[in-house]
Amino acid sequence: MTRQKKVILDILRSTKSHPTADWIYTEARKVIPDISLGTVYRNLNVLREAGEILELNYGSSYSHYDGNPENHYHHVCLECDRIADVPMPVQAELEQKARACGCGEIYYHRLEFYGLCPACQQKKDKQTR
Amino acid sequence: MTRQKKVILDILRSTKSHPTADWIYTEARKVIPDISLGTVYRNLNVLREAGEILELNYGSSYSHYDGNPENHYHHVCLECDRIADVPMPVQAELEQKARACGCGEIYYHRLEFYGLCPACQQKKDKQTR
DNA sequence: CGCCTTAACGCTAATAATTATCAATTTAAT
DNA sequence: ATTAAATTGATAATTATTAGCGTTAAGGCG
Repeated sequence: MTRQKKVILDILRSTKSHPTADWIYTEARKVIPDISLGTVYRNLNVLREAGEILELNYGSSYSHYDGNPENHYHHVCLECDRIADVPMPVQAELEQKARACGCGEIYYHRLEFYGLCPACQQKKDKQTR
Repeated sequence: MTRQKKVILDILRSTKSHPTADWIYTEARKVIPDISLGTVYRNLNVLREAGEILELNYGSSYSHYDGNPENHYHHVCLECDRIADVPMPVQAELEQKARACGCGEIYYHRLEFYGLCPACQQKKDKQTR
């Protein structure tokens, strides 16, 4: 566990946002000014493979990372691309239903809701009023 | 509706696989030998915006496309990246539950199951036996 | 049917996120 | 403290996708 890796993991663990590699890079440089972007990517991949973090890619062209490796659901804003946690319990019965379809083995599932985040929803309300 | 666009849509509608832009390009060239890859991408974007097809990006670095624009669920093989439809009904109550969490407006949701496709599952069985 | 406007095409170059390379440095085990 | 192995920073390479642009084809109207 190098200093760089620890800083990257700390940054991810201490935010509820779901940042991109570039945002993490910016934050990491505040602690280790000469850390390189390659190191950020390298450690994000190592951490993902170790199951310490999640990589999310919902539509947008770059990956987002999540410091919470427990399965949970997300809401993606179609307007501003914000990703937010959806605090509802994991629905284990979904996997049972899917297994009944005989599509092979299932280790885990992911569920995303697409729409407008509260901020963009309000913005749109004002426009159409 | 140009010939190119129609061919691309036909290719997508006539396969149950969830091909990449490059695979579609290869198929399209069998019909229009001098079609360009840019045209494939351009039309895939147009068709997606028109709601005629779905763009899927689950983990892998390139997008997959789905000729069936109706919401449905997928199974992604972690071994061979194969994407298969999961023929289970859309669970509308998921959106109700998510709305109750107050994360903003929800237009639709997506659900993916990750594991092993039947082929890779069998391959692994043989190895460990 | 042929003109004509507009949208779409093929081609090539550009973008941009991510990965690979590699000498130099750090880690941590002995 | 020594040392082998792993990781770093810096840079170049890769690769999926998009943008620019002169040319071509669609399809509506006379």
